[in-house]
Amino acid sequence: EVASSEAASSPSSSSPPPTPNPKPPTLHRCVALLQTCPKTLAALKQIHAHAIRTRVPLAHPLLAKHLVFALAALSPSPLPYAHRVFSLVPNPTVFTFNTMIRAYAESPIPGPALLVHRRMRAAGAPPDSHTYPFLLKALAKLMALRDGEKIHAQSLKNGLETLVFVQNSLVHFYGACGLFESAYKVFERMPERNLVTWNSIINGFALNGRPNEVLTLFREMTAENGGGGGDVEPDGFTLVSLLCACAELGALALGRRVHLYLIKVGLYRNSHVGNALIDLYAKCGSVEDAHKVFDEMGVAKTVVSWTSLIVGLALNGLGEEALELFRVMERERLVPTEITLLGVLYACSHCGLVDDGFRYFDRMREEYGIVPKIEHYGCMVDLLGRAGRVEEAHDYIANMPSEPNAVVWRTLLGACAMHKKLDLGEAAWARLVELDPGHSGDYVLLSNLYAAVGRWADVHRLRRSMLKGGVRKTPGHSLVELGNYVYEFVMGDRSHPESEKIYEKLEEIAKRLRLEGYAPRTTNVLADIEEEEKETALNYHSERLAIAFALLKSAPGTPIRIVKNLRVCADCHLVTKLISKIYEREIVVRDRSRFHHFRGGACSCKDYW
DNA sequence: ATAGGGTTAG
Repeated sequence: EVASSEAASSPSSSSPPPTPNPKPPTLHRCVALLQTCPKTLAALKQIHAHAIRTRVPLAHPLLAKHLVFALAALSPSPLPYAHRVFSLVPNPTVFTFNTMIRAYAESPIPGPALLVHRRMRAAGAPPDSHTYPFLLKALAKLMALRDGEKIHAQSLKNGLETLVFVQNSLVHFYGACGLFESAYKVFERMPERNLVTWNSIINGFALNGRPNEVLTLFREMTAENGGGGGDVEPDGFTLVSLLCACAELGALALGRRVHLYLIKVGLYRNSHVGNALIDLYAKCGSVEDAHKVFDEMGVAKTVVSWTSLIVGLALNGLGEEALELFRVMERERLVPTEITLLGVLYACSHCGLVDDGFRYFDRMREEYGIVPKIEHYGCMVDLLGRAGRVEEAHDYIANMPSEPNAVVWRTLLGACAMHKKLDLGEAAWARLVELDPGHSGDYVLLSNLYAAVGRWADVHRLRRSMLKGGVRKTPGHSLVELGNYVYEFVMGDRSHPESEKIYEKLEEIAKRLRLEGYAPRTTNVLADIEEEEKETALNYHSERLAIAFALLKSAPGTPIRIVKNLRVCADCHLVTKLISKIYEREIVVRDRSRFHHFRGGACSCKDYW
């Protein structure tokens, strides 16, 4: 390139009057150019070439500083290029190290940020106030817990830990790694907290399935506002986390209040907020509201909004509507993501549309160039398995290009339990024992399978090995929102102050059920082991307590919404159908995996779940 | 030049 430098600089000389001797370009001229030029790759390359031609030393830290910074600021950033420029500098400044770490932290491949930091340490360049926030962002993305803990320790030694920015980053980091207790420990000790601090800790709990802590912290945050401490007003980030927590709890009334607040403060135009609202309403079983938010989003609608509604419709048993929405999306020439397609396959599998599922799977690759991931293959296994084509589902697993994981085998085991396929079920179990031993849900599925084919000895053998292995079944609980509160019921719960009345109501329900010709099944063992501890009668399954309580406490004719952490057992499903008819109530139960809209003695899942 | 947000198969 050097040889051609004369020629390269000559094109301007072809134009008449040739300037006799242009001002000799200098390092500073290049730097000035880098700061003022249009921020495009082409412009930066041109300046880089110019620097080479005019023999500016490429190893000069000042040039590297500006060139690396400008390259890192591009999106997408040409990281290999930026890194090559960076590598040429023997003594980069802390600023340049930070720039490089940030570039990786914000890229899809944050791993090399660690290497840059290692080089920084080796070069004896001490970190400054910016280094750890960038580095922790990369480590949070990588969920590199050990490395992050080391950085935490270093920051305590060199004093950087006292900075709010570093503390915020640590809170975020621990939350992203799933260690919300550690996040909270850092949070607790912070003498100074700002909006980002609160958002980070609230999101940390929201990400890790702790919705109640989210609500508590939100209250604390807004209470502190009036008092002495901070000057924090919730923003869009805070409210998205809050809406997430409401969605998880199924707290529709609280979610609606948040919605009203959003309108009041003008945050409803924020597309992330809109998406969170769609998700909230869909996860609370209120499809009309989800649709309304979607329609009102206007230009704020993104592919995520479409995806959220597609998944939401599928979740609520409206697979046909989900697929119709996808067709509209295609007509509008929007480009679906791999998650959109996952939603579409999910819709097919929840509605038994096997052929549609295969068609979409093929189109996903052919038309959209999306490489199917294990999640997509998992959907296909579910699609076949649910439809009773269990052998085909097994062949599908055997032939899929990615290594089947525990979830895939669990899907097959579930299908085997549903369709009484003992041999394949035991084969799936054998793989699960290797891949994810001690998973209580797998014991439940296999036990159901044994019970379904009448192998009671095996049921008891499995039960014993479960006890011996210390495998604890997830206790079932149900949530129901009334007024401003979310009430939680566990199996056989007597802790509620109105326990007495609830159990009286259950008696009354049982009486009316018998009049309708319902007889509790004697093969309860199946249902029993499936979902709740077996000591207590089916009557006291957590959702029955919640339904009885809601019947007592809410106005006649109003819908009852229950959120359950496990799957509804067959007996409760039947009973809830009958209650919806006898008491003329719409009852919406959100299962571990789907919705059941009970109305007039029937369920939206068409008894297929 | 500093930190944070939504959708995902059982």
